[in-house]
Amino acid sequence: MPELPEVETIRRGLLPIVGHTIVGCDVRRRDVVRDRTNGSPNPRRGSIEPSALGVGSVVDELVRLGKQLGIVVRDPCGQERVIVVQLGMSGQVSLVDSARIPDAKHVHLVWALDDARRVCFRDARRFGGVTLLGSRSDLDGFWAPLGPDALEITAGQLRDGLGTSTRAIKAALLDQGVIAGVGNIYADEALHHAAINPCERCSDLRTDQIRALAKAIRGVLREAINARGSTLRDYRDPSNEPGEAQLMHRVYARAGLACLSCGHVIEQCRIAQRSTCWCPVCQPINR
DNA sequence: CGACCCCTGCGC
DNA sequence: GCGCAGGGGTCG
Repeated sequence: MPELPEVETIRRGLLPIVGHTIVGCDVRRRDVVRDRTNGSPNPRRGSIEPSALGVGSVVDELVRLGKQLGIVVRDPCGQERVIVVQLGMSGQVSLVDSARIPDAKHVHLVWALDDARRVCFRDARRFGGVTLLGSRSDLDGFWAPLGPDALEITAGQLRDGLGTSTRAIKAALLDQGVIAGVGNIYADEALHHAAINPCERCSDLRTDQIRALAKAIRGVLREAINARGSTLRDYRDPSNEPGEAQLMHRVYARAGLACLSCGHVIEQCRIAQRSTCWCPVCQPINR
């Protein structure tokens, strides 16, 4: 579900918890947690240390790279830990006050704050989860495989990430190692804005097209954040409010409809196992 | 690289 | 019932 704009909207919606102490964590489904606080490469078996979940710590900072959210916490000894949240397709994070009982289905984790509010992690499909890191510096290593954050990607970074690959540009945009934060919706939208065919080989893109694409990615994501993310079905911000960025989609999920720019019928195909929509007139293959 | 799998829910 | 869905890891 969530791509960069949705995760950034969640990050902003959670900012009110900064400075508050986590007093408890109810782990309702253990298998959504990957505990790496013991330094071993593989998730540890057995019970999860409450401290690894942030219990007894103050929330210091909320950071984001691409589609991942990092909740940085600090315990009374000054030890920093990070709870990395990945939402997968159906993940949600909500901030509820004490009166609300988080009894919805598929709520897997519930953190209790010192002021009785709760932070809930919900994920029906369980493609998402949280990873517990033992120190702030571990976050750099954990995020090392990710490419530059899509919100601020430069044309040079995008060119370097695409390299001389012959795969379709759409597939490359979905590769978080090339650029972090673009998913199926905003890949299609950015390609349409940049007038690039999603099947175009990366190696066939001209420099001016890569420049246009980097700009389109930044612009599409910025506007989507301003609209507080796209709600197709599940997505809600931490206050349970839907976003409105779906109203701005120009090609995504519009196969068979008229292009909003030129009126031609929007086509659909599959690239990298994901449905892909584009306008054959606005987005011609290079010749 | 692409193919396949993970999982639940929803619309047809 | 079946196919599809905003993600991503692993395999060959």
